[in-house]
Amino acid sequence: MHEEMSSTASQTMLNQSLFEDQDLSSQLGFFPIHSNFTSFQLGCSQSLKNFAMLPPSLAVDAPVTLSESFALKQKEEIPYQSAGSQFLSSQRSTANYWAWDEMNDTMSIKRSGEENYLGVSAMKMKKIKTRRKVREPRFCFKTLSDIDVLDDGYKWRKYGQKVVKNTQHPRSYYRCTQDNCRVKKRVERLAEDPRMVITTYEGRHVHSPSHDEDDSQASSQFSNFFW
DNA sequence: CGTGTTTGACCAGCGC
DNA sequence: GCGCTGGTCAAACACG
Repeated sequence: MHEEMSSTASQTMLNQSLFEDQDLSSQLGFFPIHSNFTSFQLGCSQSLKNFAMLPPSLAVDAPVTLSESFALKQKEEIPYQSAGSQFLSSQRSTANYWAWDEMNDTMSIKRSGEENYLGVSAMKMKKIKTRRKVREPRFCFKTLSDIDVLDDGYKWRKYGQKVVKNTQHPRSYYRCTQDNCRVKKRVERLAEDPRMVITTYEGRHVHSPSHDEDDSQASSQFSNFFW
């Protein structure tokens, strides 16, 4: 079930996606994905959307402990590579995705009809909720790539660059070029491992990805569904 | 000429 | 209040 995954995985590795708790990145397994545009976009859209699908009360606050809780749960109940493979194979089957279960307040992996319960309780998470001021939902993921700005299907305009403390690589700031869309993203290289690109998204797109021409296969419908 | 990037200046939040 | 830091602005510039 995972053979197709491992065989097609290339240099681009999408590591876990979580809000902004980068310190926890080492706790999650790697999610290998294809380096071509479509695959990246799908993997990206799904993982991002999954978190965006959290109840608003959680999504806007993104307490660190929520990420931690989720990471640990994932570790316990689904093996690293297995989780990654299942998740990514959804690119083809279109039946695999993380989902927030409104009825049961749980995070799940739905897969072709069956469902793997991750056991993250919303009630538990609500307790964790902190009093930080409300802001746009954020998530970040780590990618092993030579390219700084990965093509995620949206058009971005760079509006700033900053050298952050204790890093030798500058952080770049991008804004979605679409009118009325206030989504931003930050791109920087990991200080400890410059081969890794940290991409942080903030906010939600109010439109579909802007494909240039090759709007083929399931990419657009997937993106629309999740994003 | 339109669009996107670069980059120094500016601003706001935070800790001391 | 002051200094540090991250984030944003906007004028200048580059490019097709």
